[in-house]
Amino acid sequence: MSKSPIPKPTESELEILQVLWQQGPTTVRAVNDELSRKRDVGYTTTLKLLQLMLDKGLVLRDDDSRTHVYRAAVRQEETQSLLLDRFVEATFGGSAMKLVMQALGNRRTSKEELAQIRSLLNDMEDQKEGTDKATPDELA
Amino acid sequence: MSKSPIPKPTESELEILQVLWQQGPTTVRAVNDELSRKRDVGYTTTLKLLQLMLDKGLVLRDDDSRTHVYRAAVRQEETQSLLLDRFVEATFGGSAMKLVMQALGNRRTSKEELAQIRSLLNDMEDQKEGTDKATPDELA
DNA sequence: AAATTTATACGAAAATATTCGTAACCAACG
DNA sequence: CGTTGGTTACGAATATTTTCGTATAAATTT
Repeated sequence: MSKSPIPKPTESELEILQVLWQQGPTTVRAVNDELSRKRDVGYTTTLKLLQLMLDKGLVLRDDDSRTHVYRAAVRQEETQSLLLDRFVEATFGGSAMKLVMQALGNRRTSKEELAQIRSLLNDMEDQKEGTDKATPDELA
Repeated sequence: MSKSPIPKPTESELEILQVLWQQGPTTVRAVNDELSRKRDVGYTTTLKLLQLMLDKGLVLRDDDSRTHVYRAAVRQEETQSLLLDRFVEATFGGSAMKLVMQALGNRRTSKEELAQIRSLLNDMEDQKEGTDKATPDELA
């Protein structure tokens, strides 16, 4: 299998990926409408961005009909992981721990969420115990 | 008192801040030496960057002696928090939970670290149940 | 069928971020 | 002194990212 030489998406590209991940295959118009809900952005700007992303391999395009339909070519979790790695490195000197502590400490987190994290911790410790079973739970 | 209109540091600026946070007040030469350990970077590049950062208010400078000494003007945790917020927003659509789950799930985390997080979780739950004026714990 | 609306393509301006060359300065040394 | 070496200042070239204007074409409306 070919390893991705797909580049890190820029800030704006990521914004678009979010839309595509959330809405699935989408027209330029729809993407632009969605982006416009947050900030002011021209239609051709969004179009150009999508075209650039197509070149980079970040999105795919169905151009059967006149109005093209774009969809993400990279998976959400994979991309988030990649960006997370870079971010942890750049901002927290590589320490995911510090990031987690601060992410948890600095904001209101609901009891349910805390419980969920606790559950994840349990799973992880179980795995460490070497009692090789421990079905990996699907979370969130 | 003036609240900070201090801008978000760029990638390169953050790299420099890391050095300053770690080493305290530092000369351009020393910063550059440190940066050079990781990648190839010219002396005047580092100098220019520090000068720009001075303009932006990201660093302070002691220019009593001929060789100036720079130090961070923004606190590490504060800056990390700011960047974390933006990152969570941009990459995880605002869900810190998802970020934490992925940060924990995607890498090997030692038992000690897990315990530390668990401890943090306990503290947070205590705070949720406890009287409204819980003493803010110093962590990490 | 002409006018209007809605698309894409694409060059290029505008805005940011990064890098470096060069001049000028000062201090230490011979 | 004058030379060498280390320093700051700063303009400007590069590189990257973002934005938009304009041309063109297809569909829709009148």
